[in-house]
Amino acid sequence: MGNNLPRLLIVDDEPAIQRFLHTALDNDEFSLHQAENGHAALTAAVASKPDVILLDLGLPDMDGVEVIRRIRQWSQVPIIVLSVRDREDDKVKALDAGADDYLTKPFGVGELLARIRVALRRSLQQAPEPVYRIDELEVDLARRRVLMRGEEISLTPTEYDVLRLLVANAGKVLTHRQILKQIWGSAYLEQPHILRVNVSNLRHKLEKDASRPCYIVTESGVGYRFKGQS
Amino acid sequence: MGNNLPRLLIVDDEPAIQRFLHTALDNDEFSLHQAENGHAALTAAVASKPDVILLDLGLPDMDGVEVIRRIRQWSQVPIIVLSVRDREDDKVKALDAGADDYLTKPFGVGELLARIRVALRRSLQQAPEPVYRIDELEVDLARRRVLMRGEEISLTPTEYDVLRLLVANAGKVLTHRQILKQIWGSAYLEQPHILRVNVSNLRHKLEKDASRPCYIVTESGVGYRFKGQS
DNA sequence: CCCAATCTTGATGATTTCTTGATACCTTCG
DNA sequence: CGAAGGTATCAAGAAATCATCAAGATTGGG
Repeated sequence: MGNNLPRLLIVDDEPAIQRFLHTALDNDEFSLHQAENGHAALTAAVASKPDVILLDLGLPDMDGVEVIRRIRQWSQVPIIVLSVRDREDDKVKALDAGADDYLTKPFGVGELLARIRVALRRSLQQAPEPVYRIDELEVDLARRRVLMRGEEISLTPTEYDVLRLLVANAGKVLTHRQILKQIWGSAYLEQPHILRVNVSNLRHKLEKDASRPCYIVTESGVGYRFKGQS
Repeated sequence: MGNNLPRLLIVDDEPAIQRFLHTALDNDEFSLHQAENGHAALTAAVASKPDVILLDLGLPDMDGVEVIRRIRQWSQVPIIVLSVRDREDDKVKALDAGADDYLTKPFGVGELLARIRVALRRSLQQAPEPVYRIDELEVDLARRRVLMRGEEISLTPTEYDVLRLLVANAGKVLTHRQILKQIWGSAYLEQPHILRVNVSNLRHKLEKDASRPCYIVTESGVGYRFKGQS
């Protein structure tokens, strides 16, 4: 049966918490999924397309904040952090990394449910696909895949990062400095050469005629722009 | 002038809290507004068009939850509740009424700021971009694009700068010296030639008949003026 | 440790943009 | 009419920016 209950992904490695959350939430209101560590969480965030993620920061294999950051590279899904850490610094880091809410254990089930409803309220009213389709190009942020006329194109990590940034801001001009800061860090602000090489490589991989780019157009003296239709 | 700091509306009747929040938030990051009771809050929510509302539930004239409900009838502006009430029931009611977050006093300033950033992140990412529309000309600052009768016009960096300056002051006359100083720096104050060349180029790109300019008109002996719908 | 993929840097030629000078224009006023 | 002051346009050299190839450096996996 195609049930369309809101999908919750619970990321926690402690069986006790898992049981607690399952008891609290498993009442035919939600469809529950779970992951026990960071890598499983990243996989599940793609595979089970949750509407909300409940994330414990204390994972065995990687930092919870890093999990948030990785998910935010391709998805806007609401993330509610559940943590025993009550230090303000932890909260600030998680929220700034992209979390939507932060609950300190122990918390009441009623409050948790209410905050999940808040998150759902928002995620349901704006459901953006993490796949950009522009003309014959398809960029699937969740799967890190790029298709051109149906053909998969293999990009190096840096090339992919540059393309992702450009595509996510399709239509806008991104200055050299913006791109350099985002991808190479502030140390490279004055070094546009390395960006040019990567753009050139990207063009050779995905433009029909690299000398007449249709997608990644250069704005001389300013930066680059991914040209959507229009 | 048009400052574009995020606008915060603080709704609280206790002078002590007001002072605390002003101290915490008034550091040129936000533009602060305030209301001392529920009715003033509803008025201010309309009048000052805040990007985020910080709302104390304990108001003298009406219930805070009711304030939330009324605002939600017409606005999606993020509302962060700040309250001394720590009962779960209060939190659930406020959140279900439409609040986005609920902080129990006392809270850390860092956490408050982080939660404000979360709210702003969301409201800004779905904000429309500033676009100047004057007759058939469209200047999109975010995309750095210029459309004339729907046609995209490609400008060099200097041409774009000149046009942006003129359009931002549409209707007003800008003297040669003002424009030169702004774009080429004080060293070029006595060299209007370079400005004329650029204006000429601009006209050829965006006027129907460059010799009969409709948009960039010459104020002989003074400077140039961008002409809105006459 | 080695290999292969990737990243970074250097060199070179192509392209775009900027600046300047020459020249023609237009309007006003004597 | 003709001169004067401010203005417009064209074109060419100078300067800045950009694209590309390819050679070293680095990295990560086996």
